[in-house]
Amino acid sequence: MKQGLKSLGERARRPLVFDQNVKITQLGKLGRVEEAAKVFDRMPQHNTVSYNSMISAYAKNGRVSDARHLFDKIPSRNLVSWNTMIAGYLHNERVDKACELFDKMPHRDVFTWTLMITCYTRNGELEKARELFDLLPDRKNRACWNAMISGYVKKGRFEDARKLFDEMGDRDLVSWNSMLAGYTRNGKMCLGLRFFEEMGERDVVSWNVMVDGYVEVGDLDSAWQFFQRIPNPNIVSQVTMLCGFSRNGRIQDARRVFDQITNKNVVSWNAMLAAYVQSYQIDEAVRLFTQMPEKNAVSWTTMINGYVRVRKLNEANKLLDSMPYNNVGAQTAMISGYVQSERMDEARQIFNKIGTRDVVCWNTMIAGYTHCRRMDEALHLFRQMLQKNIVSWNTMIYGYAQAGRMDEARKIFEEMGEKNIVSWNTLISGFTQNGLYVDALGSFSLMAKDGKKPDQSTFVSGLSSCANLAALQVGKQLHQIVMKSGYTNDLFVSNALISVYAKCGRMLSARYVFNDVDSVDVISWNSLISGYAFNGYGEEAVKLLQEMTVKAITPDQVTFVGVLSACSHAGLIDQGLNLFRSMNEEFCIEPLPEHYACMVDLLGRAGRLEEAFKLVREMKIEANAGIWGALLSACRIHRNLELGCVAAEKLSKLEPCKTSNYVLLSNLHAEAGRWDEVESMRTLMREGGAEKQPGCSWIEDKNQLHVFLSDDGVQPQLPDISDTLNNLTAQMKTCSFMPETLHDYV
DNA sequence: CTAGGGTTAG
Repeated sequence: MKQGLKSLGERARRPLVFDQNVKITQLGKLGRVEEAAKVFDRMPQHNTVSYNSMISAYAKNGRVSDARHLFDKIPSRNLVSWNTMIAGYLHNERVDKACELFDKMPHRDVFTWTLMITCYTRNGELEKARELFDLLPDRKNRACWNAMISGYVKKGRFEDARKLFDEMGDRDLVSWNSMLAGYTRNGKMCLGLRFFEEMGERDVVSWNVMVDGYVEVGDLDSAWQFFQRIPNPNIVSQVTMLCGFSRNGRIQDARRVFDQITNKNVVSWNAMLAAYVQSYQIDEAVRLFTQMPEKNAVSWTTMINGYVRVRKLNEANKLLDSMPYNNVGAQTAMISGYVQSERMDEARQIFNKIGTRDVVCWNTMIAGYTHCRRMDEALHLFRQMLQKNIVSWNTMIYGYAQAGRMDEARKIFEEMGEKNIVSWNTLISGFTQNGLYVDALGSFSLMAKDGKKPDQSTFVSGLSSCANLAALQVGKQLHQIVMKSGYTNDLFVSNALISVYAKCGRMLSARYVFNDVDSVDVISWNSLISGYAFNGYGEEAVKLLQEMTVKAITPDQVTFVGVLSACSHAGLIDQGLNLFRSMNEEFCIEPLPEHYACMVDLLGRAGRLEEAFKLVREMKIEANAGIWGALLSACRIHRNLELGCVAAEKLSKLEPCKTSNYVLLSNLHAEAGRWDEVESMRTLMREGGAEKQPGCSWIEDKNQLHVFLSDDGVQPQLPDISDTLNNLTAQMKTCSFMPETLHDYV
């Protein structure tokens, strides 16, 4: 009798437990985790499925530590419990924890394998994932294949994904959609469209992938057309389209899509909020933020970021203080706001308060210090980081490069493991910006050996190094690679190419590149003009200035430096004076010291020294070394000792260490026969701490760059070179080409 | 009850 009652009760209770387990699962999927927990707590009795359902509900809603806590309490765990917990870690970006559990599991099944393939690919360990995939027995199902294909797609290994897709026997819609995403993620929209049309069956995900692909490549018209053709668009379709409009500044259109969403969720609210934030409409953003029926961590982060963007840091901080929970994203946004305003102490205060910092947070703080040139503090933090990513390393390289500390930049670069294109570009442009052109070109070729293809940034750095070295052969080689890589239409690359040819005196080639650019800008014109100026084609440079004004391109300060120096080199005195006047009167450009230096040079070469001096005296700005230097060398040419002394006096204060100034003045004294002054110049030089900067030259031969420093003695062919030089000097003497007086201080 | 495809921020 007792026995019968018990079994009757059990039979009555079973469906109740079953129903409530289902309820927990449903609530979890709807994001109503609190209610799920209430149901779970009120249940008179739990079975393993109840535990598993609740673990899943926690994990799906970001509460991974609650999930783990429950997992540890299960009286009898089954395989599903383990799998659920691993999936929980995977979806909460804790791949390390997932792997830890995987290693401890007593048994594994096909669910476990599939989860682990995803774990490994997320971690970038594609080979490990593939190894596991290949080891799997015949029980391997479509989900395993799809996980592997999608892993390849997400890490940009399109070819591998396609190979697996072709090998796969019975593909389903998920396989097709994964592969379709492979096309659209790589911007291959034409091939993607063809693939889409080949699909026998499509669902709303297929359509959404297409819309997102068009949004990514900025083709909003196609995105919109596809969006409208979707048979049953869902909220993801709408949010994708909304973001497309928002990223292209079409806020009205974004709002229209948003208003059409009938079942708005927190993601769609966040997307609209981000749209206002990105277009700096902070008032609209605030209004939406207060209207939102539900907010999550993303909402708060977006709103704080909105205040940061419009530089309302106090408002941002107030909002951060009122945030009801910890959120590294929002705290990082705040740090980034302080960093942009160089308020490092306040940034550091926020940083110190954060309990668990993620990589982005550390990187933001380090970037702040590098931005403020506080490299030692940046390095200190960098060394404390336990989990660095490639951005952390690149930030350090960038910081040292900006601070002109290229030795340290190089050290960090060599210390890091896998480098990406940003790492290489940061190093190479660092070398270029710090005048280490040979190192820049050296790294350029090392990059190819590392298997990385140069992009616009690499080419610009490489080419501008060539321009500065006047390395024509290397420049031409880079030009070849530019054409092969398809960057001929890039404005920045083209401008750098123009500048290479211009600096190397190949004005025809420069012109050829210039003519090939679809729409040139003022920099293209400037490079061409200063090329003509530099190579002595004064009239050509002036003609170009007229041409560009006809084409309604407004010349800038750099244009006039080019044109005025062209006039000066070509002796176009009157034209130069007229242009100098028109620069201010017609084009409203205030003359810079560089322009005055050109004018002093122009008048000085023509022997109109008094006029030049008058111009300097009457300038509104302070004269710099370039201006006095131009005057001094003009005085040297025209032997005006008095004025020369005035210029030299100024220069000795502005550039006490520059030898060439002393040499000029000394030569001037020597020519006037004042040898006592020449002797006292030597003393002055030594006292002033002037040191002769070693002469430097270079030549290209057989694609090799040979650099010569005076007195370096390293050149193996030095005896030969000396012989040839002596020979040339002798020839010059017979042609009576020798300067009258030479004073050698070296 | 657990695995594979599409959306929001830093």
